[in-house]
Amino acid sequence: MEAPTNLVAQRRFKLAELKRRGFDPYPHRFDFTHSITDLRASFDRLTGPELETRPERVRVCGRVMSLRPQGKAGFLDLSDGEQRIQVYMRRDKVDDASYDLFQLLDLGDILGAEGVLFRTRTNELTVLASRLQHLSKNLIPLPEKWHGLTDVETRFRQRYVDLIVNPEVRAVFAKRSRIIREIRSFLDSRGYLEVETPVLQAIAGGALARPFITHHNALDLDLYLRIALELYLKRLIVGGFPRVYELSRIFRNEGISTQHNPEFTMLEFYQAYSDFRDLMDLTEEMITQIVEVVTGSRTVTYQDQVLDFNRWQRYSLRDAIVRFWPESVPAPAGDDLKSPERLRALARSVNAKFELTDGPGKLLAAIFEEVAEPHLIQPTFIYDFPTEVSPLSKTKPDDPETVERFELYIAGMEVANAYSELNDPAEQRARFEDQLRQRGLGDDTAHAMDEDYIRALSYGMPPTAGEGIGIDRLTMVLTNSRSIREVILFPLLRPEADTLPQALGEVDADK
RNA sequence: GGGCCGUUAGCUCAGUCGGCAGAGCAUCUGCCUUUUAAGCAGAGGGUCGCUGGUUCGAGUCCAGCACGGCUCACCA
Repeated sequence: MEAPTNLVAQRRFKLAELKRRGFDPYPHRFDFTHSITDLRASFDRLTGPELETRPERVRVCGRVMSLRPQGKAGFLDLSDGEQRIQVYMRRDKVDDASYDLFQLLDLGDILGAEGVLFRTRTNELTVLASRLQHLSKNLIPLPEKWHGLTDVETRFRQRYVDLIVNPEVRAVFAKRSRIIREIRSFLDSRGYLEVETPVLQAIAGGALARPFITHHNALDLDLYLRIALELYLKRLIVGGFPRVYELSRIFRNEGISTQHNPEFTMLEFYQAYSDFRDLMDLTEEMITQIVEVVTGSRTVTYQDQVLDFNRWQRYSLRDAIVRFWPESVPAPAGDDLKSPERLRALARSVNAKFELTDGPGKLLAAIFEEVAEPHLIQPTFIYDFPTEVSPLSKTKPDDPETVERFELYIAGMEVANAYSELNDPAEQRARFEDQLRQRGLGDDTAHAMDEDYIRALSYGMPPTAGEGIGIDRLTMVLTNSRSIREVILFPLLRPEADTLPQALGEVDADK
């Protein structure tokens, strides 16, 4: 049979040839002595003469990333995803089966190699193979070795390929895992209990956002995917756990952008007998520690900025508006940030978007987002938010229009949101009712009434502070990623066109 | 959802004024026992995203559609 020209068909041909010669194309295991990363850690420092004096016999396995045949010998590179090791095969050092296998190898195959370590003339640490074992077949050719895979759509749809050929992508997700591990360790060491609460909820509460709707068949019940972790975690504070956290996925039925994916990962933690000031200090400590552990420094380059986590800033929302007010527009005077008429005029003057039904709180928030948010590059806490946009927060003792709440901004992105939790059930009911009025005015992100939550508060919830941290955005900052899709393994994309089954059929068709 | 941009070989990309579909890597054949973007000689490989239109002739011009990127809107 002639070798076919189509690349996939060529590889299927080689797979059949492997079978024909008695190789198991998909064996069950390989008994390795070192991962490639471990191997390098152990032997990178040994010289050629040292390796000759004390011969080291190893079995390693990984994906063939480079093949350099050279007559009756040849080199190949095996990768474990992180590191590579060179393997040298020569006719007079291996058995016939291993030699045949080498002739049939393709880039991308998974291979096991046994042999002794040595250094080549160019001083490269190398396994001199005595035996090669085929472990799995690559049927779809990998992207090119030099330019790699750059097509963004393919990188996201086939993240597995992205991870095989782009080590820096792998590094991003290793960092993400490290961030999450540090968060858990930080909270665990402070007496927090990690808990899991429902994803499927009859009332999607705890945030101002539109939910996804789903359906339970047996109960014939429409349910929502959660938009926040908040309300169930506070029920647990009522239940007597003084410190709880959940680090998990939430879902918001909103647009997709470089900073938004419909499902994203949120950390929420709640601490009884504390207020939002305690969490400001805690957040500064936690994030500084994560930054240092994950990046090795307290200064981080993000795009063309240097973020300095030695110098955290704190402004009230009103101060931030005044401080970052554009020079070209007349600045607000003393009481301007209080009257709805003046606020509307100011919002118009800076092109902030608002509805005519918006009260002073919403107007203030809209002005803040337009005027100040883009300037909040360095780690900055903004505190004292309008009650109108904070239906679950406790008001300040001397000002019912303002709540004890802060948001953390880094690189112009909102990364965290925290407040002293409102625990007065009567006031909570009134706030929900106000939200229902806003919903009636057309705001479909306004909060729904949650009677069970009010009932829980009625049993008595200790004074509590709670916070949410957007893990994806924090990861963006620490991996210098411009798009949230770069830090989510499988970001949401429209389904692939119907060309996929054909491509697969080509691969699957057995012979 | 709006605006702008993109889609050509497995991958990365050229393709002039509308006139035979190109390169590098990868693949295949031959040679090559310390190479490493190995080398030398030769060869094969295309639904130019899809559907229409204009034209003697369309990868190229026009329209619609699909998918993606950036951006605006929405949000965290």
